[in-house]
Amino acid sequence: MLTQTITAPTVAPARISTAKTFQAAPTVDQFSVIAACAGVIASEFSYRKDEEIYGDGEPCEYVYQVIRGAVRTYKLLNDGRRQIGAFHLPGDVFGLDAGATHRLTAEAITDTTVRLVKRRSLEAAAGSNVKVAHHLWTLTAGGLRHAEDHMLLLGRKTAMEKVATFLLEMDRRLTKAGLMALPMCRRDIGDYLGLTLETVSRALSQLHTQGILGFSGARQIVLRNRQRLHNLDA
Amino acid sequence: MLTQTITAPTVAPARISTAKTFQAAPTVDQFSVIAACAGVIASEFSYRKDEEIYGDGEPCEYVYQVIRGAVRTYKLLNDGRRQIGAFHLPGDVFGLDAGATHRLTAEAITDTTVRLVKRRSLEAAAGSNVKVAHHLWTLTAGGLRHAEDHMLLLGRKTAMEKVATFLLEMDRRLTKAGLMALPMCRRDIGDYLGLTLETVSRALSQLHTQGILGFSGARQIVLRNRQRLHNLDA
DNA sequence: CGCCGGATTGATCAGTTTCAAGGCATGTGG
DNA sequence: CCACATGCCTTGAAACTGATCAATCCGGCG
Repeated sequence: MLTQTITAPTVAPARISTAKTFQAAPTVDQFSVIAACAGVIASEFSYRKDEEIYGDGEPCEYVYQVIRGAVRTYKLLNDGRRQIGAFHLPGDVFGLDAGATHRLTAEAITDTTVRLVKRRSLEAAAGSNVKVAHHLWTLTAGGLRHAEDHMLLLGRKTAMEKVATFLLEMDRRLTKAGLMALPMCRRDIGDYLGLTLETVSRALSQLHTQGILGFSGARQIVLRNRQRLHNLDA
Repeated sequence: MLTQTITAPTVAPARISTAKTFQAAPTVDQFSVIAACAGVIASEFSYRKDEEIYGDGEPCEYVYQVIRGAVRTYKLLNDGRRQIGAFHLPGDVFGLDAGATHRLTAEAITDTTVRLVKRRSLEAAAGSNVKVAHHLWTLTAGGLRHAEDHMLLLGRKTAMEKVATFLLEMDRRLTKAGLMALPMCRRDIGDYLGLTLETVSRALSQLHTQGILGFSGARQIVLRNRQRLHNLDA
């Protein structure tokens, strides 16, 4: 697995962010703070499309932050059914498990570059620096919050509501210049929402027909009416 | 809400547990450690069946541990559809959110007694005591692990697989003397598994017919063949 | 003993999946 | 530069799982 180009390891910037809001705040700053507090070396690393970053059950060696690209983390059932727990986009931290081993598999969705720090370094820093410990907790709590919202979606929302929620989430997280460039395929979206790829496609087509969104290629979406989309979201 | 009988506040026992395994370990010990480290006053408090303990959006004033009874934590959609995120049984800690406000509602399933400590006291303790901070993180991480498993269940398992998983989880957590005494009704189970109460009932009836479980009253279940149940779980 | 909420069971319905075919981009090699 | 191969996406039709609607049934409790 560790066969990628290692770009020049860089020392994390020394700035300390002045206590930001912890409400679903961008994790970028938190990660920087952690790296700074820990005085830890952060390296960069690249993965090709569909390459595994770590596997379910493997020991937690590193904590990662997406620099460029996108990552999916998922669980599998014996027969191959897959549930994607989260998509990680530039700025997001992933791979931070409190236990000794990962409980999901992480794969690059597209060619992806990550920053990474040794988990043991963070642990050590957290053991002596309360601020670092608090950041680790906050990051994990952010993941829990997302999971709680997603359980509601998976257990109780209809297909159209799921897709509407997904679009609003992606709109919030990666719309640049009015255009949402989805890095993932329809199957990934389906496995994130607990749907088949066909159902996702049908819902998107319906939203297109209704003028709520526009396409420029299957993965380039423009939201034309966020209000109506929000109404479709339960 | 704070109108219950307050039984004699007790100072938490001063023993420090000798580092146990952190792998899904019973949270009982962790909570004791926190209370001890924090030097915090732990009070007891009781709630009647179906009484709200805290509501979605309320500030996080306390952290709770179930002493007796059972608690459900859930989210609602506008139209009343409900997703129960977790059942909290004796020993379990709940209500620990990293943010300032709760993101789920907690209700007593049956008459329930909890131990509680002020969240601010824990925060303060965590700010000066790394061990406490680590325990808070571990507790939150345990909740995240459960949520990740549950997302897989909600998104990708069939009705029968969901019910089998549920039974095995409850068997692990509350079977005493070979008998599983479920505190919750069929609707609660359905709202936990993303099913209707009828579907839950049908699955249980089918397992009964197949001799995999026995009833003594709708909520007293004996598992007669855990292996076959495990096979039904994906 | 009878009431009442919860549980079971049955019949039908609807939403989503499955199976299948075809279209549309992208990129590669002739 | 075009033809074709490939992967991804869309669309259609049929099948199926679980939901909904509707009676009972049962058991605990007043």
